[in-house]
Amino acid sequence: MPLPDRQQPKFRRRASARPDEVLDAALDLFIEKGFAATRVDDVARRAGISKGAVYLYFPSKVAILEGLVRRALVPITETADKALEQFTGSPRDALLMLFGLISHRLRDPRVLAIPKLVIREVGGFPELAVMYRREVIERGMPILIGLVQRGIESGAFRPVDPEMAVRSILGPVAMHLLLADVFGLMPADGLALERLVKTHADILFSGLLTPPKEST
Amino acid sequence: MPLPDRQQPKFRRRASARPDEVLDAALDLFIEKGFAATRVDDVARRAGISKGAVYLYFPSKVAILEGLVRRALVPITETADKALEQFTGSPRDALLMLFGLISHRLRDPRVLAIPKLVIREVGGFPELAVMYRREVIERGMPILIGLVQRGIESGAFRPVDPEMAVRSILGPVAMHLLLADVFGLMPADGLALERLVKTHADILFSGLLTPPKEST
Amino acid sequence: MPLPDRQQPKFRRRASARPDEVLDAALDLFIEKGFAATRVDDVARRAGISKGAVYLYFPSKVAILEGLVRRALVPITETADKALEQFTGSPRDALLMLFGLISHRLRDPRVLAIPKLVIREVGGFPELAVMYRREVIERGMPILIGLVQRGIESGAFRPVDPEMAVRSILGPVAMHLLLADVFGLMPADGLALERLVKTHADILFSGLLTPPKEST
Amino acid sequence: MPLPDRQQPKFRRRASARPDEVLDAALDLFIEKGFAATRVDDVARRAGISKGAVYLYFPSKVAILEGLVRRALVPITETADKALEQFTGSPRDALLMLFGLISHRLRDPRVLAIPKLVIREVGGFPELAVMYRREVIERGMPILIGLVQRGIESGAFRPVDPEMAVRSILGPVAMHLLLADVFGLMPADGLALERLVKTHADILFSGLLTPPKEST
DNA sequence: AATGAATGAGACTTCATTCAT
DNA sequence: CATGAATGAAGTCTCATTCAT
Repeated sequence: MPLPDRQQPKFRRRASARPDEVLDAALDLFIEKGFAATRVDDVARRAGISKGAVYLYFPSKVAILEGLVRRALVPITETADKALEQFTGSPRDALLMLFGLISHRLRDPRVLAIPKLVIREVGGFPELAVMYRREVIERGMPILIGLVQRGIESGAFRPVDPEMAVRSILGPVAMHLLLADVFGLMPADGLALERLVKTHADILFSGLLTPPKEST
Repeated sequence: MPLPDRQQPKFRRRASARPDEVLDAALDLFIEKGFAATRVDDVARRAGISKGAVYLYFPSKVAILEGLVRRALVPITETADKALEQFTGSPRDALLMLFGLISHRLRDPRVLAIPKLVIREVGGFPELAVMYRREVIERGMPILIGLVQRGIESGAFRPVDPEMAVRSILGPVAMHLLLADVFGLMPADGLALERLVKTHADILFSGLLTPPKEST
Repeated sequence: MPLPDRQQPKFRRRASARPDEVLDAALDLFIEKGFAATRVDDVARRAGISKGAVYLYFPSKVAILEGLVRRALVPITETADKALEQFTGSPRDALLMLFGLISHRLRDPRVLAIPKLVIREVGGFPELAVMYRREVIERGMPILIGLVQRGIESGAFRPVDPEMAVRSILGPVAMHLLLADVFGLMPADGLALERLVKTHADILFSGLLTPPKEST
Repeated sequence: MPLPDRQQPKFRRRASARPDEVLDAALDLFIEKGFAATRVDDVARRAGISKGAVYLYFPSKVAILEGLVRRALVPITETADKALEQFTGSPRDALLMLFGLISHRLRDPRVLAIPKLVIREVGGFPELAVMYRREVIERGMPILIGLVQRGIESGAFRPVDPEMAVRSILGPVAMHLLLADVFGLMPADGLALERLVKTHADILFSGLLTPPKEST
């Protein structure tokens, strides 16, 4: 009688990290196939639990999506707050540091995934947009706008429309990621974020035009 | 020869216009609620026909989505080709003209809707990305890259990475639309595309930094 | 090639009596197994249609239950209204006619089924009780109470509490049906409604007690 | 002799009382929401124990229902047996006493609840009907039938069908409770059981009709 | 003895698609 | 051509029951 049948216990026991495991699984799948096309059962299976167990932690499918965004929001908010204090050098250096920060953060696919998910699903769940806007955008934009403004006041930056300038500052990064991710349009050398940042900072600071020949 | 049955097409917009009416209806709904959340019956109803009739023109629901993108691609391609020839002035003016063109085109919500739809649904239907990329991106990017390159060669532009520079050129516009549309984050004065373009062109050409005091 | 495969057309065509067929099927099953234990699929199958088709006629499972009660209410209401006019004879005869009417109606199992269903499911769907009460009870009780009252005023009936007397009048019939139907407690000779009515009318009119010896 | 461990059973109503507490909780909930709509977890929670513990005392959900009915049956049986001996006065007084007994017992909602529950759930669990019929009805009915029969034989009651007469005796009470409980149709003065019993006894004994003028 | 996390069958409901008319 | 009744597969969510702890 050789230990009848006990190899794989039918019931795994708590991990207490379960909700996070569910979110991890859901994130993968939502990104891969979209929210609507992902079945709760898929999420469960990838999390290694049963369909029913998912509902132990999240009352509905949307709740998973919300949980996902909410979880991603915390570190962003914290980062933003810390970044605020650190924006102490010259405006130029502050922007450079910001690019470094963003590049670094967005290199983690699970971080990048959240805004992509929000952009994609926001049509169906407007509260997602509200949440994201309140926590991320309305927290980050003033910081940047203020930075530009102080740059202008201090004479470091030329007088531009600060609100719109922020689009010029961040837009290229956003577009780069969009092109790479949505359309698979990558430069030959991979994501090439450094190249982007370098080129963009160059253009941003010095302009695209060759400066008019001076003196002589 | 009185062309028996076709005098007043006003009252009977028959056959040939139907597929387009279906696409129009679908576009509205896909934008509003997303592809998955839109029922074929909704599309039919908005197009003023029966559910069954939709299947007379499109073999499946995805076929509608594809048809939608395909239809939007033709004029873009044509526009791009024409634009190519017209990019004859100085590189600077060419870019300005491009911004004017883009601003004008994207002001039509039904034009803007297509890329938004593609971005949103591309995860579920990769062939959409391929189609869009082939028809739009890989046709437009070389034009822009070439433009930058020629600008550099002619000495009008400073020597930058042309491939990345294109992100700096278009990205801010993309980000502006994204913020406005996805997150409802509009400037107080509406879409303010002119303001954006003006500011962005200014930064793009002259840089953000105050030029160093020259000579004296 | 002998008529490839066409024996049983997959799609039956409308009968326009469909909703009623669904209600018939549902009534059987709800009575037999209760509302909760009956699957929509069972109803569909018994009605000879697909599960999905049920939802063509009723937006939800409860809607079927409501439809069932509503359908049963119409004839009852009409009957009650007609009966009202016909209560013209002596109060005694009016009651006898009433018993005849009730006996006759309740002999139809599909009529009897509705109050049984209401009694059973009312806990879960209070609106059912409201509906039934408003349409049946509050329409029928005043008629009976009025009848008793007029009987008393005319001197035909002894002075009793009319409201409670109605319980004495109808209660035995209700109990009889309850015993027979719920507990299978039938007299040896079947439902024996006539015997019940006869005995009950006798007791009701003349009392149970032997009248005290008069005269002498 | 300090009875070591049982001085204050107030604080530890252990083990032996548990099944009863489960039944109490279940009774409340089954009445309130029906058997099917009550979750085992609800029962457990109301009983103050865990869901798993319920299964320590009852092997399944139906077993709780059965246990409920079974528990209610014992005192009824005992009462009936005792009542049998006490039915010694005149048949008239015996009936009056019976009404008193019933009125008193049914005033306890937890007693009234059982037959209501049986009536409601009997369709789904026929064994319930069998149980109830065997323990309650087939034990009580003969007593009543016998009572009527002896009344007739002794000349106190007029010669009526005893089996049906029992419906006339008990039916009004049943109907009264049904109306009040299922349809919320109460007299203005509450349950008014006394008024019912008084009126009913009056009609039952003396009949509804005014006795024909005697003598002359 | 007791817990409660976990399972998994199954319920209701939706909707793309088909096809008799 | 056109309709819309009908299908049936699939998806979300519930809950009785089990069992490791």
